[in-house]
Amino acid sequence: MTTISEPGTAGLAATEPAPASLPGATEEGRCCVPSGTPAMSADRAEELAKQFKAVADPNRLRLVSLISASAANEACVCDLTEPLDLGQPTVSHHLKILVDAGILHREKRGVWAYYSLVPGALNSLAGVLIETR
Amino acid sequence: MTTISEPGTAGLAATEPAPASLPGATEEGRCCVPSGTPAMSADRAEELAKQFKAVADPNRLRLVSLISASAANEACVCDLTEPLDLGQPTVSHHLKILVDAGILHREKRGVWAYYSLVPGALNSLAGVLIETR
DNA sequence: GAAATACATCGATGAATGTCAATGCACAGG
DNA sequence: CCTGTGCATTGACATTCATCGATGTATTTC
Repeated sequence: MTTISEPGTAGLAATEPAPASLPGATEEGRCCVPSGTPAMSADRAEELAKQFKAVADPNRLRLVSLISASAANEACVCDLTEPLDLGQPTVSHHLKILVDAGILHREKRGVWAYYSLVPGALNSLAGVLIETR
Repeated sequence: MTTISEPGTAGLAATEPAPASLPGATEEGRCCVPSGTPAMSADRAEELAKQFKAVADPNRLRLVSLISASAANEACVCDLTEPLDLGQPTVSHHLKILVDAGILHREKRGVWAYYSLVPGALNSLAGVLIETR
């Protein structure tokens, strides 16, 4: 289980060390100063994009909603296919994406697979957005 | 802490009125109670997914990061193409997606187009995630 | 062991998406 | 008016993605 998001939450603002060298980019007449401040690193952007992608699907949003609104904060696949009007393989596929992104937790009990929210996952994602307001 | 969300807060939890009629779905032996609580409506899910999709791309995340970290909290396209190592049409395309999602604001001044964050947009998106922790 | 159930995985297909080169458009300067 | 600059739009292409049917796997029940 390595699905915990990185501590040290950094917003969308600058996070990584500066590229520090922009060869030949100072003599042209520019519209506004490039601000020198480095952007988020490409790696960090890729990592965050994967998590946001997991949530950026209407059916996966409804899955998370269903699970979080469920009685014991968990739900099995059989209870999720009907409300979404999707086939069982499709629901399983979406759930896997959410698990791989560290948003959902999967626990097999008997024949059933129970999915629940990973405690701090959504909060962590939200933090990325908030610190950039 | 059974703080089940009541109508009022609108996170990923239930938001829309219940479908109220599930013909023939009560007699089968189920693994867990379907919880009766309605999920987020399909329309709302679609709307939110569009916003998350806009942020769920590494280059667009870096764009938002660059703009938010910029001097006057705004940037023109010419300053965004180089750090991302993308062509100008591609950057324009990404910026349009962010504008259409209501995350960025576009203002044309002279020959340049200045992009800035829409004040509450990211906070609002973050709120959707937080209220579902 | 055989049958049934709940779920995952595989393979295929149509749709959506990211990227670029080429082009168009608006504005500024000569 | 003509030229150059900054940006948007178009069309094309390759990749990714969402969905489904078919099949595989694990577990319970008989």
